[in-house]
Amino acid sequence: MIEDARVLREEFVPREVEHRDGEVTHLSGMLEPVTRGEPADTAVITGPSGAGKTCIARYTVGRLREQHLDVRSQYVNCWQNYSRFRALYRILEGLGKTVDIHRRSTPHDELLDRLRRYDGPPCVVVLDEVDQLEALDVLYDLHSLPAFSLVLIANREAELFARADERLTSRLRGSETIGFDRYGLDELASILAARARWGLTADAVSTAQIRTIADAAAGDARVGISILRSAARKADRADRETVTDDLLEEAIPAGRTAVHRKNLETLTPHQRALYDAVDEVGAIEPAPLYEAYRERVDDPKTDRTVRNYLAKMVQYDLLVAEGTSRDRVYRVADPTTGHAASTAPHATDDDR
DNA sequence: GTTCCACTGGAAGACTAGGTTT
DNA sequence: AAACCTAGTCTTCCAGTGGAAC
Repeated sequence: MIEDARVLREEFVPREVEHRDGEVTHLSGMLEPVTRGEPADTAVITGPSGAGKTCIARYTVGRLREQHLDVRSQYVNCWQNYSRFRALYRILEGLGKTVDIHRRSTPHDELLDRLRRYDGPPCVVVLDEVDQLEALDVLYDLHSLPAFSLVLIANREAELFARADERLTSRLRGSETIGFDRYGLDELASILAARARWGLTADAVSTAQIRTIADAAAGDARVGISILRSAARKADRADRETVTDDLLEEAIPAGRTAVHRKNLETLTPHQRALYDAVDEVGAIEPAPLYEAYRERVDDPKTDRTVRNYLAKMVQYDLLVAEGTSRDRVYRVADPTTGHAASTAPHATDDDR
């Protein structure tokens, strides 16, 4: 019953987008100088997860490139490319200029020098999850290169600017923020219906089921699509022509936890041991947590390293840290709500 | 109110892995 | 083959913070 799995993938960008005309127009307008070969002001896109930030940015930039052959673009996910080196590397990669750059023996500045010497058509760089960058000064450097126009995507603007120093703030002064809100129920339902229409056989999912998914996703398109994908896969494996309501019930929690589980898979064995130690008891103080961690691994890292791991997992919404000092407690984050869970619900192993 | 101290997180430097140069 | 780079990871050291105990 799945006809085109690509449509149900997270990173899929549709040919036409819905319900975001204002945002598309706004971003297009901001990028308009690029079509004349001039640098555009930095655009900042903010909003909750699953509000269509990434999709709209890629769609708008893609459309710009269709209309103007003399524009290039590169998408950088700062979650995966969180260091200065990797972020710059990804941009060069998009320009096809990395052939002789090797990860280990090329100094930082060589990458920036190459970007500086770039004299091709103007390039729009989309930096997604920009708040995951460990050092924001790379934004300052990129901003000083007229050939590159920036689109920054972040969950919350305030947190991003709180980390920016004086130099960067003054550079970003000319930037404009495009705020995205959660999708409404009807909006999300029509987005999901379109995905079902493109990706699944006719009548595989009923209108009522689409609304059920949209309702469960609470305005988060990523979650909605994840649930739809999970339901379709379950039906596919069960050799059914349509999604039954029973399968859909199962797919809702599976779809919701998909993102959470994906993050878990990126953890190193040591980090995973830490997470498991918290998960086992639900909530734990730092000292006993470190002890529990030491018992779980062969060659434990120092407590300072463990604190770095914990901070990283908190940033990834895998753990929640409560209290600032002696009252600090670590909890597992509840994948279904994003908040701390008193008892940890374990992800059902599905959606694969 | 004062002191204590578990905990946090910044800074600096050592170590490791992988690459280049001589 | 040895000497030398570099980025990324981890450790060492430590100042600062703010609940908890007195």
